[in-house]
Amino acid sequence: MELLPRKQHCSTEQLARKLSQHVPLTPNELLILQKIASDIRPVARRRDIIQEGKNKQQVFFVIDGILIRYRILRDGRRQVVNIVIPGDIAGIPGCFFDNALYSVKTLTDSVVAVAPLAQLVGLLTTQPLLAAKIFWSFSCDAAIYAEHLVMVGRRSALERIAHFLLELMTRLQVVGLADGRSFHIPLSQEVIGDALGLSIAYVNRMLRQLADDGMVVIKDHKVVINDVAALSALADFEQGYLKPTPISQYPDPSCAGLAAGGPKKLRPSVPNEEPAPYPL
Amino acid sequence: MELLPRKQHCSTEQLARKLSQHVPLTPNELLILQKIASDIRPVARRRDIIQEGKNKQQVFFVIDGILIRYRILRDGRRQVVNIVIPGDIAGIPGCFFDNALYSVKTLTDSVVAVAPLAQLVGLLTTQPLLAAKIFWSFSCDAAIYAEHLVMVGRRSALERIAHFLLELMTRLQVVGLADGRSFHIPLSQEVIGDALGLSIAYVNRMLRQLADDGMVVIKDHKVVINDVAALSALADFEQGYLKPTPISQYPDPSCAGLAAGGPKKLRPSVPNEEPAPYPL
DNA sequence: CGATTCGTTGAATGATCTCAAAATTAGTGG
DNA sequence: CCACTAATTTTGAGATCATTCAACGAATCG
Repeated sequence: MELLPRKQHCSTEQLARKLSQHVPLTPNELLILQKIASDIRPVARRRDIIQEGKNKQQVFFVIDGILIRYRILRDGRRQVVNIVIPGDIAGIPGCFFDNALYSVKTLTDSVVAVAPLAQLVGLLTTQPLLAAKIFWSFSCDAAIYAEHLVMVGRRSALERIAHFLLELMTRLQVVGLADGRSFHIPLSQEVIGDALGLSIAYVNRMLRQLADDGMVVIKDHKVVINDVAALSALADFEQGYLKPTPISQYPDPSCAGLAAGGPKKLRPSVPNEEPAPYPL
Repeated sequence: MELLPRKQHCSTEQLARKLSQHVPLTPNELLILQKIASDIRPVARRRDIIQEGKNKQQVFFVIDGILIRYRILRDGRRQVVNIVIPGDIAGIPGCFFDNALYSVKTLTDSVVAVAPLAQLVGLLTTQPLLAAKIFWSFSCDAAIYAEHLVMVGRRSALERIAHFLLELMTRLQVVGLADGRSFHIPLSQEVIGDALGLSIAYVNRMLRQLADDGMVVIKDHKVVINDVAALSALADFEQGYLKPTPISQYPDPSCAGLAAGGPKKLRPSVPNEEPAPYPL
């Protein structure tokens, strides 16, 4: 298959890298992915590739660049729902709905591959296993959102910012776009504020505090975390939620055992004590 | 298959109802689901069925009762990540990780079906299409979390509470547990506060305000929304994100068309104007 | 009935926002 | 490469939303 130019091969490199975290991909699956993601296009920065309320039934494989997924609320305020980086698929899960729930905009000049959603859905019948692997990966994204919820709901502004930067760095590391303590993306204070539900002014003050404490410096579109340990402690950050267990580690029970076995009796119910786990 | 007692049949009724929203299930798939969810057990209220940091490799099909998924932070505060209702599967996506990310606790006496995670994962190979459908459903949950993020990040306390109640009602309606304006579950102000990142005292004040305005009354474990329209306007609530497009509506391109087609040329790049969508 | 849990309220405090304006930097066109 | 414009960062002061703490009444559980 060396007919595919190198450019092709690179297009799904980071996606494959991410998916393989969860589930090894077969060479054939890799090939199919590459074919689906073969309609490659550059996008200038500051462009919406998906607009809320419209439904183009397309998904975008992000090959290069940084994007944000966001919504503008009635009062004009913006909530950034997440930062989209290479290897991510944009348009999910918005494309599941009649209208896109969020807009997606490039922050930098980017390169994406466009595919009709139907092609991805088609995998359900033609390549159900691959489809399941992709959806498995999407499911894991829910964990990230849940973590954002905790971050925004129950943490101080300083902690939120710390956590935000650490998570972003960890995600970038997975796709090889960050080293152990820094990464290079243009992260304006406005974007940070819109992601964390904070005002620009306050983000600025907190960022300054982090800088004064020697923990983080943002300069020239580059974020350098000088003291990862201290920042992690401050943010109560543990990256476990970004690193799911590979599927392959599960013993495969091959539903055979399921066929037999009628209805089982209820176990005796559990007394109503306070802080005791359910004995299973 | 009338060998299965009625109790059996009911066990997956609400799950099937929810899954069928997205994708019709075949009778055979329904049967497999029922078999997986056949280990039915009652759980008294206020019990943890999943504890953060442990990994029992199990999933729980919620048949009856109300539960919460939550985490306790270092400082002792609690973040409720979501309300778990019949038809939901608890343990996802926590089970994807080495350790559960969240605990799940019953709010009321409940009934759940326990299944080894491996059995669900086994579907990937034995019933990949069913597995994909289930994971598709999980993916949609990400939309709900994203919406929570918007809710917590960019809304006033009053709006958050309004939105929270409306979403919960809508989700309950899907599984037939709420009528057009009310539902019956024991929702303490503490739970609401922990879900929305608000203090109990403030939840109380805002709830009182909603009551004084004649919009919502919570009494005797029953939530009655007197003016759904007004509350929806207040919360800027549109339930689209809870109602995904069924998969069946997509034209199935049957990846056949994919086989052909070499690399495509890059389209001309787009000039860097400000607020213009990407022309696709 | 006794013990928790849950709801209600007030006053003081604090975190974060808004508004406004200046200083700085980056981007654009000639 | 310069000049200009737009975008971003920085800073201050006052306003506000929401919290904390503390206390009490009401409801619920066993």
